Amino acid sequence: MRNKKRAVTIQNVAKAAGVSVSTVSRVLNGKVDVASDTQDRIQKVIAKLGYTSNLAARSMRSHKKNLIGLVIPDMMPYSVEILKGVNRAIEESDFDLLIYTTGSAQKKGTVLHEQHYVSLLNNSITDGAIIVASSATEFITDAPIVAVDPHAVNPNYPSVQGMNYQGAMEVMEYLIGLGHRRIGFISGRSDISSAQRRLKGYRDGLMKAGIDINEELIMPGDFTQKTAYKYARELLQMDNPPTAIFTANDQSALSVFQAAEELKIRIPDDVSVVGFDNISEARHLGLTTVDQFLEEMGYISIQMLVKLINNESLDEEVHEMRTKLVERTSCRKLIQTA
Amino acid sequence: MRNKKRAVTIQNVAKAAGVSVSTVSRVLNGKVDVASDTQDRIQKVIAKLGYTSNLAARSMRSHKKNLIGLVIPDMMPYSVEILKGVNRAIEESDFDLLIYTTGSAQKKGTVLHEQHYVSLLNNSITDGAIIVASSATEFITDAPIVAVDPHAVNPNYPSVQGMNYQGAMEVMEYLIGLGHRRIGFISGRSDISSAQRRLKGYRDGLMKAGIDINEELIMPGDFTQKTAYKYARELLQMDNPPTAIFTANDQSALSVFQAAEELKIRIPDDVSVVGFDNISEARHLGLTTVDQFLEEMGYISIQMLVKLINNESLDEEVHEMRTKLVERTSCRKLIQTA
DNA sequence: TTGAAAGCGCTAACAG
DNA sequence: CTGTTAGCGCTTTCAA
Repeated sequence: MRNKKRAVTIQNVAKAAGVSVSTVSRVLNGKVDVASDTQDRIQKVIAKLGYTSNLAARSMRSHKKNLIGLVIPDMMPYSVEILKGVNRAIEESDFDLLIYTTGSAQKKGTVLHEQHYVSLLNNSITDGAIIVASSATEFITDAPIVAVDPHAVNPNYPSVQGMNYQGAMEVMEYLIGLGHRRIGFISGRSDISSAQRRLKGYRDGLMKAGIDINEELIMPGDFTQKTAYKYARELLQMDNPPTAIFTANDQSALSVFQAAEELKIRIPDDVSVVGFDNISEARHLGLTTVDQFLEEMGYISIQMLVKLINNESLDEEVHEMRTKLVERTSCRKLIQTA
Repeated sequence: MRNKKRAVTIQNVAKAAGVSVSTVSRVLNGKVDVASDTQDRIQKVIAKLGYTSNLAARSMRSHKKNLIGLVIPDMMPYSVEILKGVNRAIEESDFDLLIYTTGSAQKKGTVLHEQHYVSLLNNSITDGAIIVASSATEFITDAPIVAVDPHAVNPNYPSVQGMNYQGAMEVMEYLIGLGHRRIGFISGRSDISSAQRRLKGYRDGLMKAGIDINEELIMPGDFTQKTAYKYARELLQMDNPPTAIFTANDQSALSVFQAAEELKIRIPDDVSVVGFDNISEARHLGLTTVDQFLEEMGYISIQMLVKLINNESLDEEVHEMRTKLVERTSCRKLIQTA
């Protein structure tokens, strides 16, 4: 059943072709100075033996690997969206993609381990790496890295971030434009800069419109549905509930619907809900989200990284994406109750 | 911005700690026979220098890498579902995960390249590999592999497959039980064994119930929404349209709804639709699918692979999953039109 | 145009 | 308990 044939090495190929390993290595790397008949012979042997050069050995000697690494914390919808964009960019490039995920939960998300993963990839088999949602502010690495949506406020490396503050401001302008005055907010993780900026956008949006900030309407949160659900209920059950709710991410917005459904509140008429981010799960429920947000971050990150690998300069070191929330989506009132 | 520090090697650590490389290697690999103060000193140096062992070099010498490889063709919903299950299993194991995707479209899906990717991972940095939707019937590899949903009918290696035939039979029994007699079918790619078996289940399901097979109701397909859409329209526009439609995958079932909507046919009352597979996109539209199908395949595949890596024997070499379509989901008539 | 030999960073005997 | 040594499979001088 399982093929326990010992993997074929460059030595085997050399012997079978009656040449030295260095000659095989030459044809492998497309060097020109090899007699064309020798070349043919070697190619045939390679094909017959099903030889593939050992990644580890090759990476150790040469420096071009045609491989981009990606470090993600998990396979949750958030990461998967980014992955899609990364994949799209990879398909347009010459590189292949190697995604690294840790199994063990206690290893996730610590600065030390992020450094570890980056080293693991970048100092050996990879030409550069993308790191998603990292907390580290600095990396020691041979090859370039680009961070997507880093937690740190002032990362010390190139990164792609959404325009969280502007996006949030636009959401507020939109909701206020609809006539809403009591707008609830469900926060994201307060240790993460994107969440902080979204909250700031909420506050400043109100201030700009000359509306007093009502701290009771600002709920904590951590980007999870579970927590958001709890606070959504609180908001909806207030004596004087908000007429609109803005959540720091779309997962949380889902919870608002869930809570509303259980409380028999009809969302389309009573509350406007807008969630940040763009997870397909949310989109499929008809949630208003920032169109293509995460996917595009992934896409752009690869393009930046490829530039760095090729030693081209970046237009801007920190690429801030426009969320274009209001322009791209209709921010319409929301939606069926599943 | 970018940290161009040369990566620190085991040599640097050894020198800084005033010991030999082998001693460093020993503490790195948790060998016991090292004086505890030496150990401490080395650990401190490692921490200070931010040393991470070179994956490539390490893989080349030792044989335990604690890394499982996964080869997938793309990041489409189908693959992503499997990924989720794989990730879940990885989290319960000691292994980390390395996912390999090739960028270039022309490289995808050929037997030669599948072998290439497997070699790339398995003969160097990985303890074993999962290969998704492979066409190859055999692999030359040092380390074990497990295939998820292979295209080949009789793969020469351990694999996880859905019970496509039984599942399809159950769908047919269910639909016939509802009183349907004219049941349409939209096929999957005819070169793929799972599609063939689903079609066979459709046919045999009818035969078993003593219903004549009407070839007009059997449409071709290729698992894509575009093609399915075309044939869904054909089915729905027949003079005597089917009262139910069974599609070889859930993506195709989505197309039936799309077509129905455009033709102003109300699905819930007029047609029952059941799609094979389990893509969350479909689930969110309320489509009846085989619950947890793909996710579970991914999950099981890792468990099998880990057993193989540890030289334990598999219960069955080919693990056929029960789809449990009828039991797990209600196969209820379907659903809102977005 | 080809081969021999050095060495990438690491681990695993083998000595001490 | 620790250091010395020999490669893993490959690429890359340097000679021939």
